[in-house]
Amino acid sequence: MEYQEAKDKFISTWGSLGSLWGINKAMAQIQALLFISTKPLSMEDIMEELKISRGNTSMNLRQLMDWGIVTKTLVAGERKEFFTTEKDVQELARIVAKERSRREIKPVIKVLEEVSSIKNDGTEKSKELIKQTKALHELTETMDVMINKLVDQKQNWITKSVLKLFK
Amino acid sequence: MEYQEAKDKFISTWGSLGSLWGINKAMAQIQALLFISTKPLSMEDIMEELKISRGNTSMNLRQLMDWGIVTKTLVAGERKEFFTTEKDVQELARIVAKERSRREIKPVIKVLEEVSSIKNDGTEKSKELIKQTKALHELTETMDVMINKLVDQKQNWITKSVLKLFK
DNA sequence: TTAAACTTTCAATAATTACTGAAAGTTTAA
DNA sequence: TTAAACTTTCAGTAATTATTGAAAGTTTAA
Repeated sequence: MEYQEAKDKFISTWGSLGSLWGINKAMAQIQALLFISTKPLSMEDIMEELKISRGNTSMNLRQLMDWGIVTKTLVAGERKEFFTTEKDVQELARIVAKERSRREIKPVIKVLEEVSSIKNDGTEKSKELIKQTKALHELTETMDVMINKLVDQKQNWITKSVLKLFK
Repeated sequence: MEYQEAKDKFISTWGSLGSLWGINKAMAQIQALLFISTKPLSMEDIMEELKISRGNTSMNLRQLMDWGIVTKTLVAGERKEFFTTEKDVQELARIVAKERSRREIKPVIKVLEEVSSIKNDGTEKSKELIKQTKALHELTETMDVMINKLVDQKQNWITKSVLKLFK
């Protein structure tokens, strides 16, 4: 496999994988492109490489910046803006995990809390609803705590966790 | 909050959360409904409760069965089919984790493997592509192994892991 | 200033994904 | 058998989500 083919394959796979880590296709593709680029890219560069419109590029870059994955960089002597992504995979994974916890998991925990604390009117169905949503609440919260603790370890967290878990 | 409101809230929240665990809205809602039901439900029951068509119900039930989350049950004296879901949250989490590993993570690992082993022609961009996709490959594989090992512990795996990680 | 170089916004449109409902298929009881 | 009771399939349609491109907005160099 030659460079260009490998590059395209990586970008398209990473793009279609966006859903797995909770972002859309264009966002994931832009990130992928920056991830394997040897230098900061301008909006033009990105539009050109991915064959997407200016508007699309602008909006998705902004979202990537909101996530904290991409940053603007100044390139000496250039008027326009350039962009780079976090290059360290572990740091990247930390950011994604934190953001998903904040954006998706936390709100669900809140709903589960509310729902599981309705008053128990003694009916079977109420009891079941309370029991099951409580269990879900506990599980979700445990996982969320776990993710956040892991992720706060910064340096080499994944390797460390694996060692701990399987020693 | 009364029973009906809590129930609706749970079902709709769980439904919109489908994306988080990789399934669509109707699928997630059906699962949620079964999860808090005190008895097996028929297709009619599900259609009625969620206000969705017969076809939709049928297709999504099948998918839930493919995932191994929902099973057909026979109800004595009844002709039609009834459905139940796994009621244990930990078991549910195990099934979902395993399936996502199989359906989504494994294929990505394969692509990353391929892409990261293109021949190094010495150019900077090839070196970068190889380096970055290798790092991603390693990370993804480590996480996948971690998930699968955790999940194979069966009984109380989440609690156990938390203990191990933070003692 | 101002006008060129650039970025953002957003209404219109395209692409994708989900859902319906009726016809075709299957199973079971008589 | 057969016909009633049920389930599945799938072409058509609806709903949702992503994308475009041009106009409006902003910044900077002269």
